[in-house]
Amino acid sequence: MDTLTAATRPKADSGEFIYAFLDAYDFPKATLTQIRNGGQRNVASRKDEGHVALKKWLYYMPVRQGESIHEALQVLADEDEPARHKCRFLVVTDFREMTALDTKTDERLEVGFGELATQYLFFAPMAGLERTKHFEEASADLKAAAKMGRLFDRLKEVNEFSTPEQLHALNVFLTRLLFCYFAEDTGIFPKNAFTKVITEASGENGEDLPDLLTQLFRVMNQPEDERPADLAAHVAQFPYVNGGLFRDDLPVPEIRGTGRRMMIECGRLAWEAVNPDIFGSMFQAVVDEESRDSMGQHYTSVPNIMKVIRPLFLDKLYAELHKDRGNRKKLEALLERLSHIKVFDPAMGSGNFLIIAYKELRRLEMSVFRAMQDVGEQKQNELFMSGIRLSQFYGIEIDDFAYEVAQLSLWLAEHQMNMLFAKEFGHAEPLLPLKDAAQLVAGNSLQLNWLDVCWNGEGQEVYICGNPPFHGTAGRNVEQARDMKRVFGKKALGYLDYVACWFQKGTDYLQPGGEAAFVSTNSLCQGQQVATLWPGILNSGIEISFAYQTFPWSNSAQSNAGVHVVIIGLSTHPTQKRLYQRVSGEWRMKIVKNISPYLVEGGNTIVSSRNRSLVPALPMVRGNQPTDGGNLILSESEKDQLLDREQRLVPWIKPLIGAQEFLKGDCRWCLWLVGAPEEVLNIPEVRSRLDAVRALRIKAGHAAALQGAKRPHQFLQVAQPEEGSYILVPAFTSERRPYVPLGFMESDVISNNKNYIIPDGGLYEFSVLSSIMHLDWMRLVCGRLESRYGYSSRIVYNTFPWPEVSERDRQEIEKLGRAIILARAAHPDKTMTQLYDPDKMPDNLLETHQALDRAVEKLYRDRPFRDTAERQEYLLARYEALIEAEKASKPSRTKKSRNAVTKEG
DNA sequence: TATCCGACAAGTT
DNA sequence: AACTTGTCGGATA
Repeated sequence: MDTLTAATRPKADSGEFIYAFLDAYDFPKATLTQIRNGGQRNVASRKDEGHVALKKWLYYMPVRQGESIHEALQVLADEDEPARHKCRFLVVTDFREMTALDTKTDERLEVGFGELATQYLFFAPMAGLERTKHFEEASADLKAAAKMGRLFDRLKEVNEFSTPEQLHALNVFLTRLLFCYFAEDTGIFPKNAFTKVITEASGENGEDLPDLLTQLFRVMNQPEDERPADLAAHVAQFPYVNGGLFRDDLPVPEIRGTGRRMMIECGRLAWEAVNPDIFGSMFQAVVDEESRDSMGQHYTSVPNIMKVIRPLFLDKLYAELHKDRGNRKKLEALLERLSHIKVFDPAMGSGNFLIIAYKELRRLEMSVFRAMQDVGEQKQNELFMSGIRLSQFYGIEIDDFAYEVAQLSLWLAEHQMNMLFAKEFGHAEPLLPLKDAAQLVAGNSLQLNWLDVCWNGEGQEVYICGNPPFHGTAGRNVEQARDMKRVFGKKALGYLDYVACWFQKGTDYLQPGGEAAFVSTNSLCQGQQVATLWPGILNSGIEISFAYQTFPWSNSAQSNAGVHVVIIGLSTHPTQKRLYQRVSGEWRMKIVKNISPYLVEGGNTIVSSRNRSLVPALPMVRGNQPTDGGNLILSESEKDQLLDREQRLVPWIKPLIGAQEFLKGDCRWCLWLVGAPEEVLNIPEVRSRLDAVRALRIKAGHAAALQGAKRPHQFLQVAQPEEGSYILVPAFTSERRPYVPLGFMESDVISNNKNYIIPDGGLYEFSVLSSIMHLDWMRLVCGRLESRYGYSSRIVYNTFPWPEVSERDRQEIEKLGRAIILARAAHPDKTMTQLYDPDKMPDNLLETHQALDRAVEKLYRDRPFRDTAERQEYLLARYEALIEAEKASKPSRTKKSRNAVTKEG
């Protein structure tokens, strides 16, 4: 580390820096010498420009002063070379500042060149020390949250908390405790003063502790000069806190001996190591009964928050800083701008987004101060003071406790940043007395007028961000459903997720200007929901300014919520549209002309579900839905036993095929009693099963089930063809397969509702639907389960723009379809899963599919398609043309034009 | 009546 | 414990 300090001294030779740097991380001397002599250890192609690339570890790129290190890093991150050499760290410096990216954790370092030694740990993995900071912090957070949780439980045992007032008092009490613990460990209070007072000034049975705490809290709400002169020293040592935290004289709960011991234990935790960024979420989860099992499942991790706020405002502010460098006036203007930016999270939870946004803006501001120092012209004794105030941060939260924690965490974040500021600029504003607070509101975000919370209008620079809650149609409660109705007015909501409300309210809010970005479930940009949500947004002049395509949700909670998410930025006037796509595990940003509501590059065409096929085609229906609680369904052995006892059942038991059975070759059977005589229905084993079905359907209670309870011998919904064969399409299939396997079934094989079926479908349909043209159409428009394909008749099949086909071509296509059946048949021992395994698909089958693909593509046009994007673009254009033609032929039914087929540009 | 969906759910490795 | 991959039946139009 000493070498690092030396190498970054102002007068050090910049050419030598990289060697000192590598030396500091214990790279062998031999390696250093080798690089110095231009040896092969340095795999950079631009050695002559001073680049150094070490396989697996580092790509180092010096730039001339005046060039933006941030832009250079962005460019470098997008290049292939570092990835090719698997370089974990990308480092760019102009020898004034350094910026670096840890490609593994997606963390960024920005540091003045001279202060690099203080950030030694960022590169610690290069010295063989995996940077466990985050893990440790998380575990400190968890430990603290768990301990506080136990204290919370104990308090509930000895107190009555039932009214909202009592609960609020408890929430405030816990928040105050948290503040005191942090304060005594981070220099806001005298070291350990709070825990010490509890230990020394209260009895072991804890009976006098509530009185003591009441007294302490009162004092913390009293300016020093207003306090009584005779105040005991152990009380008087606590400073005036203000800021509203101790304003209200709320009752302190009974604590007793056990509670007291727990409080002292909590005080012994290393609170300085607890990171307010996510601690609040952890703790909130502990306290919230309903979510305790899923503790912290839904808090947004710091990397994911960065994915939201960097494209939203941070990147462009850094770009502005770069542009203004060297110009004191402009830098001053930038500072002024920073002090007026508003950040608003209308679903803030315990405030993660606001905390990170606050910290990042403070870091940026420090970079501006550094740039001002570089300009010189510093006025005599000029003191830099942060102009960023917590009151620029706005939030809404429905949960009272989370709201209290958010307020607290922001104060703590301010304290942290003041400390950081002091380290570099030599002075810090004291945290106490707390001056301005963030402008947070406890309430229902969907019922509040956001303009009342955070004014938006001419001359304002407002950024909305957050991760609002997701609830599908089944997952929301009555009040949430009512809120949705209110937010969207009379519009039919279909399958719209609850989270869509934030997009809608954001759209209204942004009319005067500003930008918003939310984390959302990916389903908003798939299937049904696209046509329900997006026309309204796009028609009110809002565009998608940036987007992260689907990725699995994750944070460091012990069990993660099962959902895949997207991040969507909205703006009235996006200057540049950025699409973030994951290519082999890494995020790549592409600047595009337009981002479609499906979050791919392209126009704003929206495909709406249809009841009938767009072009004349055989109808597709869904397989039979049992709603039987399993009572009409038999395993192989159940079937055998039943048939042993009852020969009369032979004609009434049929093979049942779901997606699982089709794909994996499993075998199930069902009682298919359509048209069965009374005598069969009265067989005792049958009767008892039918009684169970009836009971279940009555219990379900909805109209369809009650109807079905009158005929329990039938599946609730019957769609089975009576004769012939049908094409089977599994409803949910893995997205990893190169093709979605379809199959032919005879009409006496009963399909359940996990498949879609085309009665009387032939080889031509089979072939086209198996082809890449249809597969890519499906990929574009289908709904999904996380990322699995969710096939559906109305969205995928009925909207599919089939090709025009001559009789001769049709026969050719059928021949190729038959070849696929034969290619499969050549592997009679393999299931569909095995045949279509992405890694093990047999060559003959793959080749046959590819031949079919080419033939089907040719039905559309002679020139082959380059890739999925080109096929989708082509099909969308054809879809639009067909829709237009349909409208033209049926002018009276133009009601369907709410499809809002808006063309871009 | 006919679906499309799931801050998932149940299985395997 | 991580990874793979589609159940089941309700809510909705």
